[in-house]
Amino acid sequence: MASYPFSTIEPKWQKYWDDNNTYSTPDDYTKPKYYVLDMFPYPSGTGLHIGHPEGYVATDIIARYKRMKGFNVLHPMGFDAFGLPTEQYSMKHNVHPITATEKNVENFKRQLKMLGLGYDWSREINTTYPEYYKWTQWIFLKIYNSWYDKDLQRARPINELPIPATITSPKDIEDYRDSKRLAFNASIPVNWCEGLGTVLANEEVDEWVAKGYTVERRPMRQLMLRITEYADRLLEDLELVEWPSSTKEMQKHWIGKSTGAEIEFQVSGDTNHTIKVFTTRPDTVFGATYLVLAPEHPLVEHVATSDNLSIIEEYRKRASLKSDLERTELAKEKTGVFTGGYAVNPATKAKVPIWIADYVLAHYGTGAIMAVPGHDDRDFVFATAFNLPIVRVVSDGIDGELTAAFTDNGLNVNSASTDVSLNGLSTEDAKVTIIQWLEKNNIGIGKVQYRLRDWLFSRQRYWGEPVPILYYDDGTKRALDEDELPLMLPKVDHFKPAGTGESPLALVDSWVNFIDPKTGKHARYETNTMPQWAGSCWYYLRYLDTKNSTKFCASDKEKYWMGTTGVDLYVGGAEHAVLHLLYARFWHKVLYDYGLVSSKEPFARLFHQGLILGEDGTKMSKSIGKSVSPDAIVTEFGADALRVFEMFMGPLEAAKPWQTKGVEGVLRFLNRAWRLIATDDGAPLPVLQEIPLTNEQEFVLHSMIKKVGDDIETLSFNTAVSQMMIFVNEFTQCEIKPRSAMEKFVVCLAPFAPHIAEELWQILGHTTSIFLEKFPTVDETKLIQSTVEIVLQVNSKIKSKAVVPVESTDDELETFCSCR
RNA sequence: GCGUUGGUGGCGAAAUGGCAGACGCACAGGACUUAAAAUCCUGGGGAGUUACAUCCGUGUGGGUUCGAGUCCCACCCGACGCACCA
Repeated sequence: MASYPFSTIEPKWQKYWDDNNTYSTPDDYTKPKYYVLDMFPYPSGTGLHIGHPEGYVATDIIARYKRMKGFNVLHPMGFDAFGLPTEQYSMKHNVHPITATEKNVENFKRQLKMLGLGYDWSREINTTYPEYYKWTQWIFLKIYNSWYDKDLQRARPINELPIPATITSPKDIEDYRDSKRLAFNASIPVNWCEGLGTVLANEEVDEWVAKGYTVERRPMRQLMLRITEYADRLLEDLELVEWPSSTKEMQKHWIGKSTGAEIEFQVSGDTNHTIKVFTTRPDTVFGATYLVLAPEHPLVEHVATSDNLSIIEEYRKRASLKSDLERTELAKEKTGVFTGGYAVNPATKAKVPIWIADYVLAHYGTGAIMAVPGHDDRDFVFATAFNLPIVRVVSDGIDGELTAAFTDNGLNVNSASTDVSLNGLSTEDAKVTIIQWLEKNNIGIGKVQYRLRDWLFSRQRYWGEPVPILYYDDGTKRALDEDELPLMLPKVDHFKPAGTGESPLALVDSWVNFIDPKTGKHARYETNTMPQWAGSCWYYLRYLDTKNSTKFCASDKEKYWMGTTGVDLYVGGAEHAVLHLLYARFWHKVLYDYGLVSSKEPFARLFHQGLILGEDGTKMSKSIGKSVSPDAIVTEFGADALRVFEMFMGPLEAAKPWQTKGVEGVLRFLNRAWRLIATDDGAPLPVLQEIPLTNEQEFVLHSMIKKVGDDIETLSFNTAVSQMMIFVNEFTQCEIKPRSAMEKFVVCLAPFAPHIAEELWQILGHTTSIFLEKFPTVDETKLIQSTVEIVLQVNSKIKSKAVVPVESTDDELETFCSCR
C-alpha cells in the first residue's frame, strides 16, 4: 500500500457529517459556551488560496477540541460577498454580480468542505442576501438616527437631542439634527478614482494605487459616520481585550490621541482675525518665532500681502498637484513661502512672520501651527532652510547654541513676560501653568486632538448595500422605517458607473423617479451604496440567529453566546488590524449604547495567523505562478495531510515558507498512525489487544495527551503534532499494540485529522462519530517516573550522568555524588 | 525615523535560567527486494582524534549568575506596520 485510502475515506466522512448534522450547534444554554470565529472570506473567482486553510484549520481544531471537552461550541462560516473585485469582474465578463457571487460562493464552500472543516452550515450567512443586509441597513439607521451625548458618553436617539431655543422652524430643527447625527452628509475632498468610478476611504487608497489605478482629490458630497465621537472609548477599551500588542499599537496610533492646547495668534494689524494653532507643547509658546499655515488654509489670502500673492498662488498650485506619494517621497525636503503677513505671539507679544508650507496638513488640528524651531525637529529644519530665528526656551542642562532641536522635557528658560513666567518650571508644570494663563486670558484652551477622522461611508457603486434614505424634490428627505426594510438593490443589467461621478443606481429610473407610498411625494433614493466594510461590521452577531426575521439577533441568544466579553477567539489576517477591526468595534459600541449587545467589545481574544510564503521564502503570488492550489494538494496527499502539515509548519503566528515535501512527511506520519491500528485493507490489526500498558507506555501516552491538550489551548499546534509523532514512533516499535492506548491516541488526533480519525475509530469497532467522545484526561500519576536521569556538573561542566530513584533525598544524592 | 516582531544545523523548527538542536524535511548507510518504489532500522552542529579525550558553537560586543538561546545594556541585520499628525 502506498498510502492509507484518504481519497475514499475523506468524501465518505464528509457525507456522513452532512447527513448526520454532526456539527450543528444547538442553543443549549445549560452548557458552557465557546464561540470561535474565523474572519469570513471574500469569495473571489480564484478560489481558496493555500493560506486560507491555515486559520480555518486552527479554529477547526479548537472547535472540535472544545466540543470534546464538553463546551457548546459555535464555529460558523459565511461570505463577505459585496465589493469591488466582484463588480469589476462582472463588468469585464458581462455577468451579473449576483451570478458571479453565487458561483464563487459555491466553489468556496466546496473547497471548505473538502478540507473537512466542521462548520454548522445551517448558520451560513452571505452579506449580499436581502435577509442579511436588511439588518445591515437597520443598524445603519440606528446610527443615522442617533446623536452622541458627550456628557453621558453614549449614543442617544436623535429625537432626544435638545434643540436650542433659538432654533424654531421645522427646517432649521431638521438641519440642526442633521448636523448632530452619527451618520451625516458632508462635502469634503475625497479620494476619487476615475478608473473604478468611485471614491475610496483614505485607508483603501494605497491598495488600489498599487494595482495601477490613479486616485485624485476631488470635493464631493459624501455620507460620513462619526466614528470620532468614539475615539476615546475605542482607545481605552483596548485594555479590555487580549489582542496581539502590534495590533493594539496600530489601533492606538490610528486613533492618535494627543493632548495639548489650541492657541490663538492675533493677525498683526488686524484685530478681526486670529489664527488658531494646535500644539502638544504649549509650554514652548515663548519660543514660537513664526507660524506656518497649510497651503489650503482659509486665512491665507487674508494675511498675504499683495506682492506675495502670485508666489503663494504658484506654491498652492504645486502643492495641490502633488500626490500623497510625492508628498512622502519628498518628505526630507521642506518647502514653503512667506505670505508677507505677521501675527503676534500672545506670550512674547513679538511680531512673527506667517509662512505657508505643505508639511502642515490642512485636515489635522487647525491646519496651522506655531513653529518652535528650538524644540521641534521639523520646525528646526524649516527655520534653518529659510533663515528664521531659533530661540531656546527649554534648558537641556548645557544651554549652548542649538545645533538641533531639543525635543525632550526640561526646565523652561527665556519664558517670561510681564504677565506670566514659566522660567524654572518643568515641562509638565509649564504646560499646566501656560494653559491656565491662556484660558484665563481667553487666548487659548487645553485641547485633546485625534488623528482619527470620520469614516467615509459612501461608494459610487452598484454592488453594495443600498443606503435606506430617500430624497424629495423639495430638498427634504426621510430615512426608511423598519417595516420598509430591506431596501432591495434593484436588479439591473447595466451596472457600470454613470460616468458623472454618480453611482450606477443614478441611471435606474425606478430608483430615482418614483412616488413614495408613505407620503405620496415624488422621490429618489440615495444612489450611493455602503462600503464593503459595512457587512463585516456585525456578521459575528448574525451567526447567533441567522433566520430571525424580526430582529438582527434575539437577545437571549446574544447574551448566551457573546457573554460579557464577546467572541472567545477570533482568528484572521493581520491586514485587518486597523480597518475592519476598528469599524466593527465602533458599530458594536453603538449597539452597546442601546443595550442591544451585552459586551463592550466584540472580540475578547484575537489571533493573527502568519502568511504562508512560497517555497523560496518570498510572498506567494499568482502572477508569478508560484501559488499552490489546495485542490491539487488534497488530491495528491489528502485533506488530513494538508491540515496537519499547515499546523506542523511552525508557530501559527509566524510567516512560514510552504514545502510540498513537508506534506509528504506528514502523510508518512498519518500512514504510520494508520498502520498502528489497521491493515492495508482496513481491518483491525491482530496485534491490537486488550493488554495493560507498561509504565513506559503509560508515560508516552499521558505525555502525549497532556501536551496535545495544553498546546491546543495555547494554539501551539506545531508542538502538539510533534508529540503525536513521538507517540506513533514509540508504539510502532511495540510488538503488541494496547487497544486502550490506540483509542485514546485516535481521539487526540481527531481534531487535527478528522477523516482518518473517524475511519480508525470505526475500524476499532465503534459505530458513532468520534466527535461525540470526550477528550482523554491526563492521569498525572502516569507522568511520574520511578527513576530520573540526573546530570552531575562541576563548575557548570558536565562531569557525569546517572539514573537515580526519583524519590531520592538531597542527602542521598549528595552521598551518591561524592562516591563518583 | 517611530512601533511591533524576529535572528538557533543544509531547510522548517523545539527548548519553566539547568544535557542546545525535540519533531519533521533533505541527506548518508543498512535491512527487505531480481531491481526499484514503498516500508523498517541506524547516523548526521563544527573542529579535532584511529578511537576516546578535548575545544568551539543559538546575529555582534559587554554584563548578571555556580550556570544564559532564555534575564539586563549597547549595537548590527531582516520582516511587518506607520510615517512631516504639530
